[in-house]
Amino acid sequence: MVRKTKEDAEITRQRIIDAARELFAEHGVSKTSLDKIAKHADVTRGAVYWHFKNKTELFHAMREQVFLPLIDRIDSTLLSSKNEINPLQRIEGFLIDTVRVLSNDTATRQTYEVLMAKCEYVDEFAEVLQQILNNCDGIVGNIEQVYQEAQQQSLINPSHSPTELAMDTHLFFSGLLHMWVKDSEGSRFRNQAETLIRTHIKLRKK
Amino acid sequence: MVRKTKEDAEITRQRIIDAARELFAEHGVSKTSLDKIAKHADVTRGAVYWHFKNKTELFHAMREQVFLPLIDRIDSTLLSSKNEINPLQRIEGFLIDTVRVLSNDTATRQTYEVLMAKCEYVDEFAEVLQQILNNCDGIVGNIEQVYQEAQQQSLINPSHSPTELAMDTHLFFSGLLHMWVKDSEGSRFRNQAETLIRTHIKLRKK
DNA sequence: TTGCATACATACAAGAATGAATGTAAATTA
DNA sequence: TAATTTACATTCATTCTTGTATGTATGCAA
Repeated sequence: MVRKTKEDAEITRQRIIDAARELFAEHGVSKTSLDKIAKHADVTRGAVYWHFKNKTELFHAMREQVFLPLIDRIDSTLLSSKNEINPLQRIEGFLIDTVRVLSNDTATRQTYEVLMAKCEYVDEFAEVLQQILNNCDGIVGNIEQVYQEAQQQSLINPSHSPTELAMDTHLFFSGLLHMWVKDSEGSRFRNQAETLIRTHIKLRKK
Repeated sequence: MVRKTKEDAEITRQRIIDAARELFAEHGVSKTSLDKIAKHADVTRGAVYWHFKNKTELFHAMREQVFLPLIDRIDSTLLSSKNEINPLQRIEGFLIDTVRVLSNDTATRQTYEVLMAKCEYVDEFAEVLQQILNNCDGIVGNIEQVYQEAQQQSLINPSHSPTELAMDTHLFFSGLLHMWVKDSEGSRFRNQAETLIRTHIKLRKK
């Protein structure tokens, strides 16, 4: 079969992204050739080059599919439910929710694996690192706001600044995600991630 | 020049490791060919293949050169000075010391960069991940012991278990190192790493 | 229904990169 | 000092990958 309708083309594009993600997660970005991706998606390299300029753009497309929903979740879980739930619970909820998404959604989990342990941040990919760092800044800022609320409600020890707490939480969670992803057996971190999060938040409570 | 004495050969071997580390840090492991490494070390691929079976073994050799000193430092900084310094200070000291090594020692810093952002943990490299995780287990265990001492000396809140504290500290530091390494400009984490560590420890104090 | 753009498939050229094979001169050993 | 390693250098064959160029059948618009 050749020429397809627009919807078919969109399906093909998504199939290529899916194939790329799966192979990236299995063999790493650099060892996955566009030909292997094409074959895994049941198309030829022609189709891949039609939809994406090169492997880098395909990588970016894969990343965006988890990055954009993350932004949404930050808004909905951390910020939007402003006054209803207590601030510390909102932070805890956001972190636990993130871990749950990783547990339940294979695509998201694979993408995180690729981003954190199966790609090399050099040359064209170096800019991705900057985007990730910028993204972190945003998250830390959001967490800081919520800690500020917590402080106004006297939920936490007043000697700790929201800035410090937010950064500490971010580093904790960053480390947790790295370990979670790398602990593929699940024995060390995956099974007890939620407990670790609750403990971390508990440490802040008055 | 051709055949060298044993000491010369050892120098050559080290030069190859150094060249590999520098190129790995600049262009990533997979995009660095053995030929480039050889040329950067002023030898040919023949020399590289003489000293190392392949790129993977060269990678392992590079890793060992920072891994073994780390083990030593855990013993000397965390454990050996048992009764002299207070436990929380020992943990804080170990973490700060680690960050200082990264700041001052280019080779160690480059190796960490490679290990954390410029290699892909797949296929032959997947086992390296397991080694890293095992290593983490050890470190967490050591930290836990020291927290136990701290608890016996009533330095920390008794409602927090040493196990929980140790894991939380490890995740915090793991995240910090990842961010430290990736924040090559230094603006976000490198400059304030020591402050972040002191804050983290401060959160535990009674 | 004609014509153009789309969504691919196929074919081609060129450049790495690897591993192994072979060459070689000096160091070491007997 | 002769024989044997050692410590590389050089060469070769093969595979993999990329980018591009070209072919082609179909959807869609006028």
